[in-house]
Amino acid sequence: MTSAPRPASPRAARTRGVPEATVARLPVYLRALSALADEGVSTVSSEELATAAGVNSAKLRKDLSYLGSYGTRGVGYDVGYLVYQVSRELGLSQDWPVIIVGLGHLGHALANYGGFVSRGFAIRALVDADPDLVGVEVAGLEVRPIGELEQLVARHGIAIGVIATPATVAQEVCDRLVSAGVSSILNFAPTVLAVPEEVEVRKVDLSIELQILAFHEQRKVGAAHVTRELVEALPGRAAVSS
Amino acid sequence: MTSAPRPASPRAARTRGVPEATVARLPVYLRALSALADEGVSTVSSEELATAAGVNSAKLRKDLSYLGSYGTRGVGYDVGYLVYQVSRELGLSQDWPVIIVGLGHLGHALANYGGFVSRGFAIRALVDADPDLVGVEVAGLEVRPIGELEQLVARHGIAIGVIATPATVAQEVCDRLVSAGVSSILNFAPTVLAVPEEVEVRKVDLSIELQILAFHEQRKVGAAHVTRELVEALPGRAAVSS
DNA sequence: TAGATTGTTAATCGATTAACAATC
DNA sequence: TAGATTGTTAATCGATTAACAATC
Repeated sequence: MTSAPRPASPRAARTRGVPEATVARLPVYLRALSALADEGVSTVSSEELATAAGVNSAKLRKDLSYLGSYGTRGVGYDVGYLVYQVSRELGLSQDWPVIIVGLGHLGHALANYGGFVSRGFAIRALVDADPDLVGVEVAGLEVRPIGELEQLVARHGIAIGVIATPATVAQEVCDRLVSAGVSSILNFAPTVLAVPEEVEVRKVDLSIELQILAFHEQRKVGAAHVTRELVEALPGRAAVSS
Repeated sequence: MTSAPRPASPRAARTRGVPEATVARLPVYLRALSALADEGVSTVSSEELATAAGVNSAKLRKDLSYLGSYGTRGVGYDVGYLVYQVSRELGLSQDWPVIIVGLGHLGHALANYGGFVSRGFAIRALVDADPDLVGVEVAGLEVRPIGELEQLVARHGIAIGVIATPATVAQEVCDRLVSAGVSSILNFAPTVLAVPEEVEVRKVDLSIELQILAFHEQRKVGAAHVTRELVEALPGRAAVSS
């Protein structure tokens, strides 16, 4: 590495990377934009779009500014154009081939989930270790034996794997997916997966989400208690304003 | 309890609040701790537990320090005691009654998901708008008509609602849950829900997770391109170290 | 030109991390 | 006491937000 051809400023910004927090919100913006497009809305202000997406407008504008300057001052954003730009940034211009491993209740639900198929993804293979499930048709696709995992990944050029197996076999499945060439994994099994650092793992953990809710719920329920305890701990104090 | 209502330092810390990022990791620690307990491990260092949970040890210690000082310097943490403390902090000492609205593929999967039931939660009611589903038994519970939502919430003292309906009706379902007294909602429908600020909503959005993966996948695929472009843009340069 | 709204700056806030004193 | 490991400090990093100059 020597002198370095310094790239132009906006390119540099993109190269330096869109912040993770922003990336996580782009799909939300995209959904809101698609809804607006379906309603026939052609122009939207950052204020309106932010409301639809459930964020504040400063955050929205900052997020969009990482992609480029796609708005018009005094006017707003062209809905169709922004749909295109956000889709492109997210890599949804092409269809990503997906494999689902594990066709239990959850895998079954995922295979049938419209949102997967609708935009940017195509489920190309379903595999399961249970012989009773092999051969069954789910969402128009035949469930194949887990032994075919590698060849299915290769044949369909699959880059994204969805793990919907029991936790006990998730790491093994993950290892096989990775060595077959899958480099992005969506994990529904309640386990921490170990992967090489170039592999991206996202985790969806239903019981974790519930436990986070329980924490907040407890706080609400507890609030009355705590207040009462504090009041009782104050000798000669009649009440505390709430 | 006499004069000094001034809470001791750790209590004060707890009152000031556990950071959200920490709360989100506590369930992960709890799972790792439970696994260790099942293996008969009685003591664990922050280094070991951090590895099991997939975080670094400094973060783990900082997180645990918000709950109190439950470790022993030079020794580590007692697994059983820490399970108890983390569970208590998360509000899992009691069982939270849960209602699931929408018994399609996903709702069905959720009702049967072991992780929900296992610790701290009890699914008490299932409702659906589809007359064909009403009366069907799912996970040992009879699906009731959506019209009974309010009375089921009241009867079972339900505080946590899971929305697994189509996006089109999610807001309406949410409104009904909230006015029935539910104050924590786990939303699987791909919509932004509007709720009063005292209501906590968590969102699980399968297609958003996939889209985030697509973004990173695109970067990897694109990386070769970008590198090549840069190299070609450098006259007289042979190669760039990767 | 006047009004509207973006894109960006800079201040603030919260989360992460390395390092190490405290202490078992 | 010596070795080990926690709990905490402080530095750093990244994300959020209000405010406003740029500009349509």
